[in-house]
Amino acid sequence: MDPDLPSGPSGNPCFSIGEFSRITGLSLKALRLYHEKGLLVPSRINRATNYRFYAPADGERARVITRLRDMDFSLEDIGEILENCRDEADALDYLENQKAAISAKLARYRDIAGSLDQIIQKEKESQMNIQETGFEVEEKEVSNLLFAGYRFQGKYSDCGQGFSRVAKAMGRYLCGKAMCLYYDPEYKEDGADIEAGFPVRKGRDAEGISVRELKGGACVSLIHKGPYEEIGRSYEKITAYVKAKGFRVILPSREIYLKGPGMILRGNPKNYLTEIQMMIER
Amino acid sequence: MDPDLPSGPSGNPCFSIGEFSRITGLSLKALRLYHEKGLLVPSRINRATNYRFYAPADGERARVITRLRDMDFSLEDIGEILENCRDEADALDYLENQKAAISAKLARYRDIAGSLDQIIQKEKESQMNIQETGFEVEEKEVSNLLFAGYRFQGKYSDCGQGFSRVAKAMGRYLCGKAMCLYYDPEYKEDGADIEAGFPVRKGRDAEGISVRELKGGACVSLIHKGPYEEIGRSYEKITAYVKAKGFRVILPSREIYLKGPGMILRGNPKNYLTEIQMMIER
DNA sequence: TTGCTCCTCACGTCACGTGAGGTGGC
DNA sequence: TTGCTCCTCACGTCACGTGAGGTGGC
Repeated sequence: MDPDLPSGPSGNPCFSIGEFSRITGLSLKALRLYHEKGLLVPSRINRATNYRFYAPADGERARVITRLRDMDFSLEDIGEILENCRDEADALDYLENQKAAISAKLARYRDIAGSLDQIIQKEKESQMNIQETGFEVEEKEVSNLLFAGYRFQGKYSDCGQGFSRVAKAMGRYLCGKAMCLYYDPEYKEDGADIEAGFPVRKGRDAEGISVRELKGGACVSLIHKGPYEEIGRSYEKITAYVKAKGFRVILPSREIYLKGPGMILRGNPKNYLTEIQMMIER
Repeated sequence: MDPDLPSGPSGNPCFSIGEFSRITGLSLKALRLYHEKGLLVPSRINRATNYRFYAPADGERARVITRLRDMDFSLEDIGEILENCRDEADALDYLENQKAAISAKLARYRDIAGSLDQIIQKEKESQMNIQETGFEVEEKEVSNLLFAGYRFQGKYSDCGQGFSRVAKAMGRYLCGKAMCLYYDPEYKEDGADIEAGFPVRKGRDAEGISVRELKGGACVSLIHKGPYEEIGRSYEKITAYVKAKGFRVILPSREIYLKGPGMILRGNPKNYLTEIQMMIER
């Protein structure tokens, strides 16, 4: 009998690479690779044909490799562990390093998942708002609103810094779209009295930021569609409406940035949506 | 003036690849790759030298790419998003798919981190135990212990199934090393009356598993070092001690598997540690 | 002329997957 | 002879990193 051939049903069993692949769940290519890397050398090799034959004992080693690979160890690490460690105590360094590596990835993916969730949710909320309106002036009631704002003198384009300041200070208490309050009775290009901020769930005054409840009530509202530079037209429209109806406006007026540049993409300014709200007394 | 060269301080600014790399934080190689893939084509290329020149507007696109890459999007996805999406609303499908992919990775890494923690902690506990003993018989007190066990008639090697049965049923309530209780007064190779199980934090009887408190008290203890097949020698030693002292033994006796084959590696049976405890009345 | 920056190949990474082309045993 | 299994290259993946070897502007 050729000693390089697998033994028959009477001898001790020996598996071809195909059989061993089915037993271990490792692919043919993986088995050949592990052989080449010296991780899992078949217990017998036919010199003439280079056929690989695996003994049951190789199965034990294969399971160890599989378990380590399932825990995301590199083949290099696996090779070292198989060579140097009889024990899990021997492998403690490897295990702890791996734990640290995995924890780092975990933290990263948690961050990413958080960002994605935030963006997705924001987007879904916006889609609601868009359907509600026909871009005409309307009268409505708004409820009270806890607001965190940073007030300054300047122009509209300075709001960005105000937003990031408030966002940084309030963090996870933010619960709505960015808003601005305009305290001037007339339109001002520069040196306007503006408060930039966000609705919040809770929070306290801090570093120039004021947190308090904005009173709700009756208001006239108009959603401006298009780039911010063209918002003047919408102000004309809403002001004309207020005058025609003889309402008295209560300052500050509000701008709510329903849709602007996104967290990733800038978007098309033609599609930006800004709601103008003027609180009124009838 | 050559229109292919960057404009001087008076014209609109234009950056060499090195400058643009410093501005964006993207490596030279990355910038060249993004160019090749069409993700970020420099706004001007000198035909004679193939030097790349980037305009400030390219910086905006670079930031978008960076943000997407930070969220682990593939370059292929990034290319598609840049091409098809002006808006985050347009990219919603991509974002949700990515969220799903990230969540899957998160779940996997959480599992791995859990396994690693478990193995590491187990190993550290074992190291404590090892130092405590000189492998001699000693008398000590043990406290009460909530135990979940599966009782059967058979031989020692059948315990494995008992352990996995109990482990499966009790899951995260397990809180200690595998144990066996031996109810026979004398040693039996086969048909022994054995209960295999684990200490638990809490739990109820279920599917052949009994959960109850084992009474603590005085006992004699011996840690057996070596393969289980040789445990007979340690039994002789501890029995001789008990007889010499005239203690009465209260059945069942206990075996605690301080160190055996690990979750990954089989370990060296010569280093296995098994504690034998016999409860006594003095 | 010397540094510095830029260019284009080309190979390496990591753990395999996927053919191509050929052989051996039933 | 026909299928099936096995073999050895060799190339592809993914997002770059790292030279090698050469050019262009100050």
